Amino acid sequence: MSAVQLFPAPIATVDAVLLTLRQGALCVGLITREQPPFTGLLALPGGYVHIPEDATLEAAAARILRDKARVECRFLEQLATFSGEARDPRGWSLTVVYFALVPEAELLAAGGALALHPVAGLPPLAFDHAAIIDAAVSRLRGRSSYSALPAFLLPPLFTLTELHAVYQQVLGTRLDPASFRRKITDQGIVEAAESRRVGAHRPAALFRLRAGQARSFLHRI
Amino acid sequence: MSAVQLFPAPIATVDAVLLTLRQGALCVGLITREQPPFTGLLALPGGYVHIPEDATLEAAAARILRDKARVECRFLEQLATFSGEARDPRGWSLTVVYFALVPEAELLAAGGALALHPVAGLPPLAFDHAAIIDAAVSRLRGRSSYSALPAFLLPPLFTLTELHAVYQQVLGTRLDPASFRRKITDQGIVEAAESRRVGAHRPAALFRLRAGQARSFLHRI
DNA sequence: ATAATAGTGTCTCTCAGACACTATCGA
DNA sequence: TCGATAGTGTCTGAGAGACACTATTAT
Repeated sequence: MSAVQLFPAPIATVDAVLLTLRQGALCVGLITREQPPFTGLLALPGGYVHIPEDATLEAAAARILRDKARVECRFLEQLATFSGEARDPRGWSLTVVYFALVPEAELLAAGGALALHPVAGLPPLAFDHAAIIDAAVSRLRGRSSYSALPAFLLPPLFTLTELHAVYQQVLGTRLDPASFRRKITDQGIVEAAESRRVGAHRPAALFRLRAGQARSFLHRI
Repeated sequence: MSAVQLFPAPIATVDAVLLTLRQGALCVGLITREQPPFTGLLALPGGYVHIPEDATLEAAAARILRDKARVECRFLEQLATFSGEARDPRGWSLTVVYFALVPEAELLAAGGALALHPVAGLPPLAFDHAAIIDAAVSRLRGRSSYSALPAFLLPPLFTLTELHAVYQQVLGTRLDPASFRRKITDQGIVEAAESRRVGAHRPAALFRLRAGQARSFLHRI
C-alpha cells in the first residue's frame, strides 16, 4: 500500500429501505427519480453522506428518512453494502443500505414524499434497487421467525391479537393463537401496558416491546 | 440532491477478518502496520478497492486475503460497514468489512504474511479494529447455533467427532455427542464421503458439507 | 483381551401445535 | 341473551439432553 492512492475512489452513497404493512401487504417507500440516471423510475430514498453533518452512515440514513418520510424510525439497522461497476451507469459505486420498519399510521400522519408500493409486483426500479428490496424483505422474513422485529410495524402500544396478525402477514403462514400468546408473553419480549384497547367487544390488554429484549427469542415463533 | 456533489467523499476501504481455530482457541489474522496512522500497531488486513480490477467489494476482500494470507477462502461473507469521523485520524471514513473462515492447516500450508492472534486478550489495535473483531466473533458464535458455519474451520473432509469438537470450541459449551450426531446427519447438512479416517482406533466416517445447504438449520444445535 | 475411539438405543422432559374451553365486553 | 373478540387448559407428538449401550479398529 503506497501513501498515494493510486485508484479512483468509488462513488459512495447511502440508501434506505423503509418497510411497512398496508392492509396486510408489505410495502416499501419509494421516490420517483427526477435526475439521470434512471429519470422517471422509482428508486429507494438515498443520497450522499453529508460530512461533517452526519456522524455515521446510520445517522445519514436517519437523516434521509427524516427528510423524505418525515419520520424518526424506531427500528433502523444496517442491511448490507451493495457494490460493483454495473449497478450505476456513472461508474463503479457502492451503497450502504439501511432498513427501517415503520407503522403505517405513523407514515400517514407524517405525510412525507415517499410513495408506498407493495413489494409483491414492483415495476422496474432504478439501479439494483429491486435486488436490495428483495434482500430487505428476506431479512425481515428470516428474522421474524426468531425475533420481535414485526412489532416495529405496529404502534408502540398493541394488542397480542394485532401482533399475531402482523406475524402471520409477514411470515405468510398461519400461527396458532394460543401458542403465539404463550411464546410472546413467556419470553419477556413484551410487557403489559396499564391501559386496554376498548372497542365493540371484550377489551384487549395492550402491550409494548421491552427495551433491549426486542431483538431475538430463545425459540422460534 | 444537486448535480454537483457538495460534500467531501468519505475515505472508503475494505477490511477482512480472517478467523481460524488454533489448538481450540479462536484466532484472527493480523498484520503489523508499517505506515501511519497507527504505525507499529496490529491491524486487520485491508486496503482500497482496486478499480476496475475488483468487480465488487467481495472481490476486493478476496484479493486482499489472497495477497496477505495466500488462501482462497471457502467461506467469505460481508460482515458490516463501519463508519464515522473518529475511527481514522485522517478524517471521516468508512470500511466495508468481510469475514472469512479458514482451517488452520490451510493457512499454515500457504505461509502468508498474517500473524494469528487469539481473539481473547488482543493487544490494542489500530483504528476501530478491536470492535470489528468483536462483531465478527459475535456473528460466528450467533450463527453457529443454527448453521453449519463452524464446518468451514475444518478441512473439506472431516469426521463428526471433529465437527463436534469445533462446535463446542466455538460455542464454548458442551454438546451431547449423540444429539449432535443426530441433528447434523438428520438435517442433510453433511453428506457421507466414500473414504474413512484411519488411525490408531476404530476408523471414523468422513463427511463433507452439502453444497447450498451449508448455511442454516431447521432447529438449533 | 484391552484400550480407545466411533456410533446407537432408549428414556425422559420440555415445548409447540391443536383445539376445545372459558371470559368479558357491546348491543 | 347473543355475537364477537380475548384469553386459557389440556392433550399429544416431536425433538433435545442424558447416558448406558454396542461396534470396530490397533496393539
